[in-house]
Amino acid sequence: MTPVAKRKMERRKTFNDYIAKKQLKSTKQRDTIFNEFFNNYMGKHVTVEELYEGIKQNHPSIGFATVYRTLKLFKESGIASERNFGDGKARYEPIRSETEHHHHMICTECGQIMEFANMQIESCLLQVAKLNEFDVLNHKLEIYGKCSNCSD
Amino acid sequence: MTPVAKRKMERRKTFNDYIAKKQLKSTKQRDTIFNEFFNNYMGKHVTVEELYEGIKQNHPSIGFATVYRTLKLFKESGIASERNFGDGKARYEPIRSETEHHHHMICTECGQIMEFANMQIESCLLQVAKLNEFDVLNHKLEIYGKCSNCSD
DNA sequence: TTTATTATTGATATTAAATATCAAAATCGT
DNA sequence: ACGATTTTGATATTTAATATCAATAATAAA
Ligand SMILES: [Mn+2]
Ligand SMILES: [Mn+2]
Ligand SMILES: [Zn+2]
Ligand SMILES: [Zn+2]
Repeated sequence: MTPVAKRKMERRKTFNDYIAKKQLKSTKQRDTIFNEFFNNYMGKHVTVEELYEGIKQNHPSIGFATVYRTLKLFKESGIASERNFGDGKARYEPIRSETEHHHHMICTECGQIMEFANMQIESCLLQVAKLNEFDVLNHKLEIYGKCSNCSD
Repeated sequence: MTPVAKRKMERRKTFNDYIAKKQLKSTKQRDTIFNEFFNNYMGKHVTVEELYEGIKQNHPSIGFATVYRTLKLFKESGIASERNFGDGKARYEPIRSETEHHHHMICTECGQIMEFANMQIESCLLQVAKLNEFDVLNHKLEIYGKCSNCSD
C-alpha cells in the first residue's frame, strides 16, 4: 500500500472514530463531502463556497449548510485545518499527516498560496512561549507579499 | 523633551502630512479621535466598537462611522496597525516607533494579549522568503494558548 | 469677509460570511 | 419494522464591515 493510500485509511478511521465517539451518524452526504474534499483538494486551501460549488456539479442535492457543517466536523475531528488569510473567508485544507505542520506565504497580487516549514522558527517560538510561561495550543505564521511571478 | 513626547509629535506630523498629501481636511472629530486613541490605548489592542464607546463618554456627538473611518486613516498613514486575532473583530493598536515590530500571544481563556519580538525568527523568515523569491510586504505570527494565570 | 468648492460627518442602509432555526427525512439500536 | 435521535436543506438571523447620502464643516478663491 502506498503512503498516500495508507494515510487515506487513517483519515477515514479518525473521522469514523470521531463520529462514533460523539454519537453522530454516518450519512451519504458526509461520505460524499469527505471524498470530494480529500480527493480533489489535497494541498489546496478551499473556501466553503468553492467546495460547495464543486460538489454541486455531481451532487446537486447537497446543501451549502451541510458542506459548511461537515467541514467544521473535519476540523473538529482533526483531519482538516481551518485557515484565514485575511480576505474574510475561512479556508479549509486537508491535514496530510499526523505530524505535519506548515505555514503560508500569500501573494497579495495573484492570491497564490505557498507553504513552508522551518524547524528553527518552531523552536524559537516554543522558547519564547516557555520564557513567558505560556502554554501553546497552536500558532500561525503568515507572510504576505508578492510571489516571483508577480514581482517582475 | 521625553522620548514619548517626541514620538507624540512625530506621529502628529506623520498624520498631518498624510492628510495634506491626500488633500483631506483637518476636523475636530479627527483630532478628538487621535487624542483619545493615542492617549488612552498605548500598548492596547482596541476594537472600533470599544474605542467608539470610550469616546462617546466625553464626545457623545461623534458617530461610530467616523471612528471607524478615522482608524482606517490612522492605519493608512502608518501610525496604527490593524490586527485580527480570530474573534472576527478588527483591532487597532498605536505604532510605538518607526522601527518597532512585534508579534502576539493570545490567551484563549482570558483574552489577554502578550507581545513579543524575536530577531532570530525575523531573520529565518526573511531567509525562507528569499529562498522562494518571495517579496515580503508584511507578516504576522500569532501564538494561541493559555497564559500563566489561566493554565493552573 | 463672503462665496464657491470640496471633503466630512452621522444616521442609516447594505453586504457578506457565519451561524441559527426548524420541519421533513434519514439513521440506527432494538 | 418501530421509535428515538440525528441530519438535512431551505431559509432566517446575526454581526462586522462597508456603502450611501443629505446636511454640515473646512478650505480656497474672490
Ligand atoms: Mn497549507
Ligand atoms: Mn501589539
Ligand atoms: Zn503572485
Ligand atoms: Zn489567560
